[in-house]
Formats: sequence, C-alpha cells, structure tokens
Amino acid sequence: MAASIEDVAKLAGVSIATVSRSLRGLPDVAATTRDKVLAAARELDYVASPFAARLASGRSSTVGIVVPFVHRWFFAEVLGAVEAVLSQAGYDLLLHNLGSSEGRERFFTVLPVRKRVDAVIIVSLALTEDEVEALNTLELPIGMLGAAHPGFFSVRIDDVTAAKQAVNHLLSLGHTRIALIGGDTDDPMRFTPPHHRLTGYEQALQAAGLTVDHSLERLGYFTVEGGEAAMLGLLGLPEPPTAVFAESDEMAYGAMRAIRRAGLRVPEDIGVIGFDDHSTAALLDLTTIRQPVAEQGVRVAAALLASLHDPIEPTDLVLDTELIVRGSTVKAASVYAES
Amino acid sequence: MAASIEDVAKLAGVSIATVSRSLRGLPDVAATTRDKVLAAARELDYVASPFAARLASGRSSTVGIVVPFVHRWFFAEVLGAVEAVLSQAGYDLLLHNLGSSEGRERFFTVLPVRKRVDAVIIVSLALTEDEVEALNTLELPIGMLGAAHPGFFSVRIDDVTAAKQAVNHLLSLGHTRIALIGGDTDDPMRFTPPHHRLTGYEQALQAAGLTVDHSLERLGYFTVEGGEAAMLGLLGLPEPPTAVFAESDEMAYGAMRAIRRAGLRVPEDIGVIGFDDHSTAALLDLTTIRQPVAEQGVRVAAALLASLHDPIEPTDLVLDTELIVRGSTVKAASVYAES
DNA sequence: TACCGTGCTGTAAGGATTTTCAGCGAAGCG
DNA sequence: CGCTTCGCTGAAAATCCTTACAGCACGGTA
Repeated sequence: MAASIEDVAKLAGVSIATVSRSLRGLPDVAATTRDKVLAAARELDYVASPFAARLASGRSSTVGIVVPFVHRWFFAEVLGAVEAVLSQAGYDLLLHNLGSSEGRERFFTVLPVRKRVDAVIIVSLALTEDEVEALNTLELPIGMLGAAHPGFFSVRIDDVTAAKQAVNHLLSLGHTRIALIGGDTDDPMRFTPPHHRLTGYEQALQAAGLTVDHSLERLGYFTVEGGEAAMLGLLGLPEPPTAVFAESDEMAYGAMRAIRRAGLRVPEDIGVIGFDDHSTAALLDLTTIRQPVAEQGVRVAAALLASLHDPIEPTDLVLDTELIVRGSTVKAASVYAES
Repeated sequence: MAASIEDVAKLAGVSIATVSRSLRGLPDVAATTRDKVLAAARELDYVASPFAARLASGRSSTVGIVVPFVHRWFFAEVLGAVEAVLSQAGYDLLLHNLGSSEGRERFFTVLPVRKRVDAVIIVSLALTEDEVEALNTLELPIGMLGAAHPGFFSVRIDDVTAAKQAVNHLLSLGHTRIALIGGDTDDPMRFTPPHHRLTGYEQALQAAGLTVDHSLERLGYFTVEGGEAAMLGLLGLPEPPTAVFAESDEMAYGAMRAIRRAGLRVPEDIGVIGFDDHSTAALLDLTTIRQPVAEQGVRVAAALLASLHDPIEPTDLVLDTELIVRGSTVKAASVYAES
C-alpha cells in the first residue's frame, strides 16, 4: 500500500496541512519543519495523489493539445517541443489527435478536455465560429499554433509573406512562368496554410508585374503523391512552367519525381522550391522555406503556462521564416541530379 | 458555474447514486429512470469531474506512454495508433518523451506516472534491471513495444530474422561482400534494434557459408549523417562492399548519398537495403524491410486495455516483417539513379 | 397468508488532498 | 509590562464523485 499524506504527517510529527505546505514549497513553513517533512516523505517514498490534489485545488496541472495528425512530421515536432516545456514545469500533456474531420467534429462537440485541463493548445486549425464558441465555453486559456483567431493567443509564421519569399526567390532567378502546387483550399480539415500561401504566391507575381495564370495553380493533397499528380498536370500544359513553388516539401518531392520521370532536370529545366525544411529536404537537396517548428511549440507552451498565473493578452506572435537555397533551384552539387 | 452531480440528481428527481449509475451505463437502473437522468444531464450540460471520479474509484482511465523521441517517424506513428485505440475506449493518454539518457534516468527515478495511470507502454527500450525494478514498484500492467522483457507483455518484430531477411535478399542477388551500417550497440539509450540486427546480419552471412568481416561493420548514429559517414568509411576500404544493409532507412539514405557523391551508382555498383519502410522510402526508391508500426501500437494498447479487466499473461507477440524490393537493390526505374 | 427473492433506489461512508481560518507562542513596541 | 504583530501550525471544511449496504415494493412460491 502506498503511503498517504497522513503517514508522512505522523512520521514527521506534524499535521497533514503542514506536510502539504512543505511538499509544495509554500512559504509559512519553518525550515526545520520542512526538512523533517521532506525526510519523512523520502523515507516513505511518498508522492501526492495528483487526483486528490486536483480535486481539492481545482487545478489540473495538465494542458491539452489538439493536433490534426500526430504522425506527420510537423505535428510530431511540435508535440516534442511542447512536451519538453510542460514536463519541465511539472505539467502533464493530454494528447488529442483528430485524424479526420469526423474526429474533429467529435472533439468539438464532446470536448473531451472538459474539466480536465488548465489550458488548451490548438495546432494548425482554422476554427469555425461554432468551434470558437465551443472552446469559449471551456473558459480556459487557449493557445493557437500555426493559425490565429481574434481573441486567442497565437504563435505562427506569416504564410503569405513566406510564400512571397519563395516566389521572389524564383523571380530573382529569372523565372516568369511559375506554377503553384498546393493544398486544397476547400479541405474539410480547414488547414490555414493552403489559403495563405496561395495568396502570397499570387501577390508576389502581381508585385512583379506578372499576370496570374490560374492554369498554373494546382491544388490537391498535401502529400508526395499529390505533388506528383499536380506536376504531371503542369507538364502536360502547352507551355509548362519553368519553376514550381510547392506548399510543402513533400509535395515538392513528388513534383521533383514527376519532373525527373519525364526526363527533365531539376533545376536546369524546372526549378523547385518547397516549404517547411522537412528533415529530408537537405538530403534531397531541396530549396525550401524553413519555419521554426519547435520554437513555435515552445512559445505557445510557455505563454500558456505564464497565462495560468497572470492572464496575458491575446497577442498574435509571428515568427520569421527563412529561405534555404539548395540545388533544386540553383545549379549546384545536386547529388541526385548529376548524371 | 458548471453543474454538479447534485444538480442533475435534483433535476431528475433521483439520488446522486442513481445519477452516477445511469451516466456510466451500469445495470440495476430502470430504463425510465435512466432516461430521466440522461435528459437532465443533457439539459444541464453535465460532465462528471474526472478527478473526483478517479479519486473515488481508484482508477485513472489513463495510460502512460514512454517514448525515446516523439518527433521521430517511428514513435510518432506508434503514438498515433495508440492514441486512436485509447481515446476510443475513453482513456486518456499521458505522453512522456525521454529525449536523452538524462531524461530516461529522470523518468525511471522520478516515475512521473506514479499514481496517475492504470497502465504503461514502454516503446523501444531495452530495460536495465534497475528500470525493471522501478517499473515493478508501480504494480501496474506494463506493455512493451519494439522490445521484450521476461515477465512483461510485449509486441515487436523479430529483428534478428528481419535482418536475415535483408541480408538474404542481397545474397540472392549474388552479393558476397555485404557491409552493415548500424546503430551503436553501446548506445546509452539502449535501443534493442542495433544489437539484434547486427546478430541477424552475421548469422545470415554464416548460414551462407561466408565469413564475417568485421571491417565491413560500421556502427554509429541512427541518422542520415551517420549513414553517410559510415559509407564513406566503407568506400575507403581496399576492397569496398558491393552491397550494404543499413539498419534504418535514414542511414540508408545517407549511404546512398555517399555512394552517389563518390560517383558510383545504386544499385549497379553498390546495392543498398534499408529498414522500416519509412514514408519516404518509396520516394527514394529504397529497398527495405517493412515493419507493421501502427499495428504494433494497436496491439499493445488493446492488450493493456484488456488487461485492466482480466489480467493477461505476459506473452511476447512477434509480428511479421516484409521485404519490399525497390530500385536500390534491383536495377529498375530508379528515378534518381538515372543519368 | 407468510415468506422470499428480485429489481431498483437511496443513504452515507469513504477517497486524499488543498485551503481557510483560528490559534498559539514569541518578538517587537511604546 | 501590556498589547499588537508576526510566524508558524493545526483543525476542519470543501472538493465531487463511487460504491457498499440497507431498504423498499412487488410478484412469486409454498
């Protein structure tokens, strides 16, 4: 049988109230008393029951995180960063993986985090008004990552600007026929990136005095296969593009594969730029836009922890992205492209 | 203010005990009574406080999962599978990411899952006796994934056999000088795979009547860079290998890069086989050994849930691996290898 | 008719903390 | 020296459920 606070109190010769205070490092405990308590606790190998503590205090020492797909690189990376911050602060992490739009719907109707977390992190979801309302009924600090919503604290990158960064890089190399391979802007999961990156793409072209050719915009799935299919479509055009901006590295990989299978070279015939700086981007020598993934995770987590003490204002923190130039846009020592 | 069980009882005109029973679907409640209670609960938007329930019942409805590095592909994949099973059963998932050997040590000394989970899943860790002892003090059902330990339930693949599968494939192609690029068998994180795969590699060679040449065994990091460095070493040998078995797809990627940078071709000059069937393996046209990752997750999770009702025996469940032949060992339409 | 089981329901005892409030001795102050 | 303040400690209420047990009404059995 595990020891209870009463056993510790008895052994230390104090009341349970004093044990509680000592163990939690509260003030108003004499140093000698505290030492006695700590010694007793150590001897009995005592740990407070978190559930009893949570029930009594009303605080759960837990934060919930909601991600669309844990197994995808971006989300797994975020999760790792968030977990590190929280566990170090003594907080538990309650993971909710949506997996599909049904899962998403279930989450927002059931709200399985109710009465069990102190704060919630929402990753990469563009919230509907109903969802916002549902979240508000929780009356908890909410942190968003990778998307923003008025009234909520958020950490993200500026997808519009980042997309411009990508397109401008292609423009600076002299390309004028630049295609876009992106995610479906009508995606039921309502990711924000596709929409914003498409906007950035179009704005960059217009700013350069080019007209937007919608036949060069291919929207589909956020996967390698999706990128490949989209590229095949582009290659079939009477006048194919000379460069492609893919909204994710994975789509870029698919595009590169399609280009090479068609007997063309990257970057000589068609330049490719991706987005994310996925861990394999360097390997595949893909030029891309790097976004600080772990940092975004650390920032939301830290902000939420802080908000538990003194409420913070719902700011929208925008982190910088960085252009990483590699061999898929600029002729260089591209291992896979060399003969 | 959120409604309490008492409010529901009052509204439904029954006692709180009946409310509790009704809401949890226990028998011994008249159908009409239950309906009244459910209606009242719905009207008040009532959800039981999990902490009060846990304190009163002694059950936590939570299972803890311990992974070395969440952000790595394999673990993220496992996590997703486990979460799906648990959340569907109404269980919470408490994530613990070790991150380093210090993190590992901290976990096993502090045992942060104490008094807060009903079961624990340990992923890919070869446990020391001290760690086993620590886990046993928890007196909880323990499930292992990707490793086994007598006395514990486990789900895994047979790394020795899988490694033989890989080497036999190379042998069947006529290779006789086959190198190994693997993980450090003295890794402080004590992953099991490196050790077993090395064993399988050696056994396969011996079974084929070949002598094991230790200069062809390169053990380092489980990363792209590690694989590349190892391959460089092999290429520098007086008589380089004609084929390489890498213990992970990522190391295989590194090896392929090193080979191509040296001006050699895959698979014509050197064949490469990996391990895992990582999501990018198809993209890079890498022959590999596929292991059922999600299935392992589903199996442990399900087994542990079952063990909460009636204790199961500590079986060791071994799932099959599968050889996936692609262009890195057999001349085919390898996109990146073509001139 | 007396008795017994059956099917439901309610009462009340936990469960293990946190936290409020009262209290006590000692020190400080005038 | 008397009174206040301060520092520390303990008693007990509060947190919100689950569950053992007792009890009640009713139909069935002997």
